[in-house]
Amino acid sequence: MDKKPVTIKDIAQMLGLSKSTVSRALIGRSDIHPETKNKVVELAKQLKYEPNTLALNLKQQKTNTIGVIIPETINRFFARSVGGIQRVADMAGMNVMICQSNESYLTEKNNLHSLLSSRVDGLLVAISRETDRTDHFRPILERGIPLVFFDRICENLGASQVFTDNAEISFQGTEHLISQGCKRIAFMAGPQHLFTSRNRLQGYSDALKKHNLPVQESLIIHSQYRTNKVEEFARYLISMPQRPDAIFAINDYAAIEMMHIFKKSGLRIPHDVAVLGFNNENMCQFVEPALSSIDHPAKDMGAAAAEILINHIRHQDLKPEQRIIKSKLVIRESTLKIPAF
Amino acid sequence: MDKKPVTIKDIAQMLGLSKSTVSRALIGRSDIHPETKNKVVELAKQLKYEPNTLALNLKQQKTNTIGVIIPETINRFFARSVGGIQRVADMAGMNVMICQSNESYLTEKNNLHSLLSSRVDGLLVAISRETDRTDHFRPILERGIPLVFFDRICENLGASQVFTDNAEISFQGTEHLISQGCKRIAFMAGPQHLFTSRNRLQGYSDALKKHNLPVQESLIIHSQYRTNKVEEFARYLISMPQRPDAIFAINDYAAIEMMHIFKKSGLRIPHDVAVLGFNNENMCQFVEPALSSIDHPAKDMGAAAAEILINHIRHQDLKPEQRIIKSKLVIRESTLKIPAF
DNA sequence: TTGAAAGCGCTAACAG
DNA sequence: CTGTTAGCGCTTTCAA
Repeated sequence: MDKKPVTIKDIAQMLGLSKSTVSRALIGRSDIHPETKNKVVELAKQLKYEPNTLALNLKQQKTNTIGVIIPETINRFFARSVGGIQRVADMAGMNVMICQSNESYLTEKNNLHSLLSSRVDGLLVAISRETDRTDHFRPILERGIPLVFFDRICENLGASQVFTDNAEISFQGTEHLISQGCKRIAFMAGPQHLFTSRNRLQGYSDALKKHNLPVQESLIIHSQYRTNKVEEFARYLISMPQRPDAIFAINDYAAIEMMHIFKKSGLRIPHDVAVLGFNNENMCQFVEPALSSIDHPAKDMGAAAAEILINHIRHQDLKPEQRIIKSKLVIRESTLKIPAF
Repeated sequence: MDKKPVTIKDIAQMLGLSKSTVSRALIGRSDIHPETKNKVVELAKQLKYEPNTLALNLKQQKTNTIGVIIPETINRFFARSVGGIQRVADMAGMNVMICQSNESYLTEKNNLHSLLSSRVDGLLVAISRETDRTDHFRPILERGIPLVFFDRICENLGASQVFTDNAEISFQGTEHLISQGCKRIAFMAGPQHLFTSRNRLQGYSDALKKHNLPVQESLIIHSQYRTNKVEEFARYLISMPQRPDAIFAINDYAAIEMMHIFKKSGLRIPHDVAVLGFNNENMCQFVEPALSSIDHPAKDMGAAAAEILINHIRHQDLKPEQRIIKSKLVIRESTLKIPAF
């Protein structure tokens, strides 16, 4: 039991050849006698030889592996991004090593270390909600290890980035709510040190200002992506002396939970409160009323980030790249107070 | 730019010591002069030395890494399992390398190869829905590489396994529907070469038999976990000459989509059709009517599988272990035709 | 307490 | 076309 894996040396000995010849045969070089090559390949197959990637990596000083750090796998947005990443990586023949920071700065830092010491060829990162510093990424850049941020990006670091037009789309979403006659629009914001969250809030308040509506602190919920507190937030909104007539939620799950609580409290949607989600999960179509949302192309973002990264890995001298992916407002019943026509 | 990482050799040269001495200092051995050790450690820190895991792994013939193969990351059940796996792995100081088979046998086989040649210390696998053979796992076992299946297990392979009491819980679920007066219970089945799916179907038909209800092929939908066909399945059920009065869905998302289509067709839930889901996602509470479901402890399964695996990695001579995790029926409105009291 | 040398599995430069 | 040799970064005997 527990047989040692077959090595190139074993094959060489059995065939009375040298290691290098065997290596050449297996690698598929031209400068080798076809017959010798056949013999080697044959035996290798028979012995179920598998090259030791470890040795190969050590030799070539690269691992053919992309390291990925995301906040959480149970977060569907990131799960879908990973899908996109893996598709691109597969096509490029690269492996993917995924770590989750659990939305913690410290864990993120640890992930970084462990990926680094695994000698990944490059890194794809969406920072945690806690991460309000960027110092831990500096050494990566200094060492010239390709690094691409996606969605939860780090500004002013000079790294490549993929993100969506958060400000614009939040502007659009808010304007849509205004167009439906909403005047007191509550907004679930994320941590304001995150570029994404800041931009969303910006888009929201810009839209209000454009339409001469006041931006009220009391309507802005600093949710920090805490999905376990949605009920608390909903109760707060309901209890306000001047109840909001719309809520722009931080994601669809929060939106759906909010809808549920509103409905239980006897509020009609969208008539009393319009609800707008974020991410456009499948589920949006199946709740009642159907949830309007922002189509946030997770898979495309992952794929784009992976493409850029692989490019940087293959061509060390490229300049950092920024790619902006378009989101799209998807209007359904939960925000349609005024019939479409 | 692109500075080469500092190696033990660099430090040795700078300090006029030998590689081995530096190694000893960094490893923290006792047989070294404290002063020398200090100097080394100091310089290492200053130079931001990080050991090359690759070299270490090659030397020690192990990688401290667990390989994981799951069908899909976007599948919440598996996403949650991965959470459990990572928690346990972190505590044990092991890394995790995740691959997804995309529910394809071929990809699964490729994943296996790539993890194997990355020389992972052990494997955690939930097989794809397509996988109806087990031959690709044989070499793993023969080589004595620890392997634990979870949820989507492989029988008759003599590997360790973690799974839930699928037959029992499906029996319970079905019996619950029967207790509510349902007589024509439709059942969404998975691929019958999967142990899990077969057991669920078994539990379903056992319950029917126990209560003298016929097991009808026409009520069994062979959904193969195809979530893109739910609408088609729903239409089929609705169009049946004798419409079913209950549906036991393969997961909550399918259940919720079914509910949606039923409702649109004017059917009342649970009055006309009772709906029972599987997995007990958060979402179940927020749809209308609230969805009854089976609590399927994904995280616990992942954690248990990881525990067993790590045990096997650390103690090579252990016998294969089977662990069964209990599921739980969670009754909500979607199956309650008869008020609780 | 330290150094020299071997070796993990593989590839590549250089001879032959 | 094939073999010899060196070396990737590290640990670990064995000597000194």
